[in-house]
Amino acid sequence: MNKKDKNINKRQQNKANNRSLIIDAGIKVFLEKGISNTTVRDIIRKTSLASGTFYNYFKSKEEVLIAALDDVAILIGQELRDQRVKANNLEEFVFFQVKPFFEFAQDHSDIFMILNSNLNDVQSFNIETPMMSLELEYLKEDVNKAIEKGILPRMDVDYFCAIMRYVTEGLALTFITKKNSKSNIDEAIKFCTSFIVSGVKANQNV
Amino acid sequence: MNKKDKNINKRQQNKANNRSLIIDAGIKVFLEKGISNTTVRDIIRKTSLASGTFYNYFKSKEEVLIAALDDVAILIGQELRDQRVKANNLEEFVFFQVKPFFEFAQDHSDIFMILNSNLNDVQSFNIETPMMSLELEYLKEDVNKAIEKGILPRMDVDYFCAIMRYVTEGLALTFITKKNSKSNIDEAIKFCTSFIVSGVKANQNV
Amino acid sequence: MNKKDKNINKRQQNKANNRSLIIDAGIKVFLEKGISNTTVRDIIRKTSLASGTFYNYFKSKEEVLIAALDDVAILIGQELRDQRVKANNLEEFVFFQVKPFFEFAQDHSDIFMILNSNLNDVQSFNIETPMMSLELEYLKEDVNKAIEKGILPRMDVDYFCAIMRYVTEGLALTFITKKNSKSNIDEAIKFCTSFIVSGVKANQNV
Amino acid sequence: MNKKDKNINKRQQNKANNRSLIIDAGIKVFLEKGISNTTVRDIIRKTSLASGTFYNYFKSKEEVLIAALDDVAILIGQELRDQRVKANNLEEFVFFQVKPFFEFAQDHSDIFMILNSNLNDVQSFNIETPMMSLELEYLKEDVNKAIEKGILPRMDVDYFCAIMRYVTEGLALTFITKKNSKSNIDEAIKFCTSFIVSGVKANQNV
DNA sequence: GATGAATGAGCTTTCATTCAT
DNA sequence: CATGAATGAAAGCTCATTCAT
Repeated sequence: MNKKDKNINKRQQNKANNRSLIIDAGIKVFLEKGISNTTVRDIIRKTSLASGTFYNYFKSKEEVLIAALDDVAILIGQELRDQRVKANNLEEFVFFQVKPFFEFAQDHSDIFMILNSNLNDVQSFNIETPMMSLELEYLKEDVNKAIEKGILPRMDVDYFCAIMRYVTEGLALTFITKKNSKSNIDEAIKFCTSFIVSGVKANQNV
Repeated sequence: MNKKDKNINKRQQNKANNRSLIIDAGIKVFLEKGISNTTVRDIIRKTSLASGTFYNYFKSKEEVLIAALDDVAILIGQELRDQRVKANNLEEFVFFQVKPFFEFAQDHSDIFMILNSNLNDVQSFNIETPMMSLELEYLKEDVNKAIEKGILPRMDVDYFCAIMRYVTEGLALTFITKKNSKSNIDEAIKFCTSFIVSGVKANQNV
Repeated sequence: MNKKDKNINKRQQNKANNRSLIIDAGIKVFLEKGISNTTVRDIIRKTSLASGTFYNYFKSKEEVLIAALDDVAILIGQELRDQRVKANNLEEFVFFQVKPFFEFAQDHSDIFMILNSNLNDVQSFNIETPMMSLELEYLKEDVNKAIEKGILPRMDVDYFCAIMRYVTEGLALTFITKKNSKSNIDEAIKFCTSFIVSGVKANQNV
Repeated sequence: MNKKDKNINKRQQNKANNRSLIIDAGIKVFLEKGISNTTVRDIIRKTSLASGTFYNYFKSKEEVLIAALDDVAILIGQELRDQRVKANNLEEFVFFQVKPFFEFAQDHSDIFMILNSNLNDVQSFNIETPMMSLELEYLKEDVNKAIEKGILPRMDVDYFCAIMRYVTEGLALTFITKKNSKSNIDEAIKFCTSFIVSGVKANQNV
């Protein structure tokens, strides 16, 4: 490797590094102050970089958020969709949603907390997030298909999707904020799944 | 009624009217942009009033929000607490929470939507809201008492409260955003109650 | 006196009364906050009157100040001028200025303090005040005349006038702010006069 | 000097230059309108800079004033205190105060004029200024000590300090505003000193 | 590509003043 | 003439964004 190549390499490393610095700083500030109360200045102040440098990497704080979600949330959004089409029955359908969601919440709790506390802001720019993926349109479509196939029982799709979303999100949040974590993730997943399933079964005629 | 009284009356009417104009404008903007993205100017621009006039009525946008909640949210928060202590069993406990909450969501859907989308901001100034009341500390306390009395089954209180909160809020939101409202409120309440109750019963050993 | 006359009388009394209320309030606020930091609102808040009423009597806070000075300061300004032309020698010239000035400072200490602390502002609108009257142009003229007549010794007029002004004002201020007022006004006047006279005599050749 | 160094240098020069522009503009406006009537916008309007730029340098107009005083007023305040403790008799005590004060007034007449016209405002933020140093507390203390040591005659300390302050300030102001400056500074200092000294000597029994 | 000062739009807030009542 | 709400100009200040260096 000659000198020029080394320099180029160094530069690219530095570039990647600065990008990461900004994203990490962004996550911290988003958590502390919420998305809409965060300013570009807040983010850049948490780094050692100059304010102008920010704009070499991002156009706005929203782009920082999107970048923070990118690696993580996109993948998990896709996984949720991939998983649920493999389900053969109600139990599997629910479990295949709940399990990856809880794992995501545990492994990327910062991101999860930001999304959970700032749904309003997140919705205003159209990013695919797990929250969104669990939501209305995509899920509804798949649920309808599954009903047609006889995999899910006939029921009010809107309410079922709402249940899926809010129970899973709510319990996941409760799970990761529980300090006395004697409860482990498998139990939490099991409880969440079981709760939804039994609730649905007991109310099929609605 | 003499002339002076008429004058006073006209003025007071105008004052009350302007106050309402501002509150209504505030509700609209809060709904559109979220609380923290709303500026005083946004609100006043939605009225025909001058900027300075805003400060004759409110010190800040937060005061507008509080005024919008007043009468409504405060009372319903209290009612939720009053009702649940009257419950004699799980069904009643859940039903007594769900019913007034859905009714509030239906009757004051604007306020409900604002609260639902801006929980973060609402929490930062200490207002009693139904959301808050359904939440953590107060509810937990009452649930614990009810368990002691044998009214509620032994169960993980954190998860139960999470279920209560997220299922009720989520279904209420789904209920009021359903445009094709063939479903009526009583059915919605019944479904929500039944869902929670049967879920809890099927998972009592957790 | 018939009813109509009574009403008119009452109204005029009320009018005079409101005027006084505003002036008194103005003096208080000017003392507390200084002229330029005082707002019309500050003044009107100190009364029981409505803000609009202010403008039935005065166009601005400056007019309130002028009114506060009117009765008092104008007269004393005139007296200073009247007195000094009667002087037959240096001692009398100084004494005839110092005496009424100290008496004014004592009898109208509020006004005196306001003038003293806000010379800058007072100068910007052209009011005749004792401070101003002791000053430059008028005094200089009379001093020059007195020198021509042989009543005052030949000396630098600018410096003499400065001495007259600053010593008299400074000692008057010291006199009225001295809490342990064992010193009485006659002694203070005597000291001030004597100080100026002996200083001038010792430096006639300048 | 390489390119980077040049850049940095150019920027720092520009920064220093802008800072000076603002300070100079501030001094002008303070002189024209007085401190409390001056707004940040007044100052910035006197420059070619944008409003936001002001806040890159100063937090408030007061900081501009402090910056304008820096180096100059602080030092001279200290000098006044240092000098007077070296005095061996009344003449020296007075002379050691008057001389540096006149020199300061001559060399920094803008600053002197601002201080002189805005004592009220200057006092409200606690900056050491020569005016302050010539004033009440510090001076009084030193005068009392000097009397104990037999360096100054027994006399009313309040009146003596008032004389010191008002005569020196008043004559210094007169000196620098005299356009026909045939009078030189040494004569002015001599006159001022002599006036105070002879006045004090002639009135020792007060 | 990094820097950070300059910019100016836009926000919150106050206030003198007007004017319908 | 008294009232006090409405007005809008103008102040202080922040911030996203640009751009010379």
